[in-house]
Amino acid sequence: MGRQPCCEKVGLKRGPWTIEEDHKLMNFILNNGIHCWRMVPKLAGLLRCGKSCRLRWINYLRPDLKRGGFTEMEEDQIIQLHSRLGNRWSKIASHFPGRTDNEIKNHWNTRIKKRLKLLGLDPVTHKKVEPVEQIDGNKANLHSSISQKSEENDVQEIKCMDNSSAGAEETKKREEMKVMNLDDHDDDNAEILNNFDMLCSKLDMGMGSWIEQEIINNNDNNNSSTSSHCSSSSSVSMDENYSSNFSSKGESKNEHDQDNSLQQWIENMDSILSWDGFNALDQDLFLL
DNA sequence: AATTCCCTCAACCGCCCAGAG
DNA sequence: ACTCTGGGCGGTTGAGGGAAT
Repeated sequence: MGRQPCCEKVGLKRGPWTIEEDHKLMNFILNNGIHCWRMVPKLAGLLRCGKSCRLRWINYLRPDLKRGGFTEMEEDQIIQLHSRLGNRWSKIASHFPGRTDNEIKNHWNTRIKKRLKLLGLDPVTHKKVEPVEQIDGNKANLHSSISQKSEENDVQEIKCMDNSSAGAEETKKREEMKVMNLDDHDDDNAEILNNFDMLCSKLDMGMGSWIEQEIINNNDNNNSSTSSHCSSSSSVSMDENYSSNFSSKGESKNEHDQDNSLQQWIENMDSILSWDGFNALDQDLFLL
């Protein structure tokens, strides 16, 4: 007997999310937090499966998401982590705050895999692929040119990331990455703020108007105590961190205050959401 | 300009695991 | 010990868009 579906799928909407649906989900989560995904669509007035809502939030709507393409350094780090962790995308993603496992998985499948293959490396084992039987001249030439290129250029760089060759050089490189990550911290936050602003614009909310709406909603909800069913420690709410700053300031709030408060909220989000297993133990393992 | 091909990535599916009863 | 349930994860799919023909 198979497992029962996670929810009643009859009558539920599937496929791409509309702006209106995004709006509803975002409003609901920011107002009430996340307690039970199964209940989210019902309470938010969405004809979606709870899983679908979770995925949409985690992969697209979360304000602390870092958008944009992967840098070469990030790619290298992904390769390095993949060589140690395999296809454990959530573990890999935990080393990239603001990136989702889905995003990394997609990037791996569409870009990095090809890059490794071009370099003559097996994406699974991260080891150099043995020359295949030569079928014709063209293929042989192609293969030799790829091999030559890989030996001359990037193979050394990737090889040193391989588990077996972990040594002083790798440690040094990791230390460098660590330092660079720290240096980039402010830029990352600025980027997240910028991305969130873009998301709000896309949802036709606008940071200012959205914030004002949140204040109105929160004022409305404070009395009815919507968080009563979402009182777990893992719930995410703007009540304390965000809107409180504005509600006391009334109409005199300015953009700077908004940025500061939003940034504070984003920082809190990191700890509240715990970044899907981004724990100290794992971090220590990575830095070893 | 029309068509085909290819790539990207959002979204879904099904399985696994942990916790509650 | 067992079942049920929700959350999480990894694999896969397919729509949409850009590039090539």
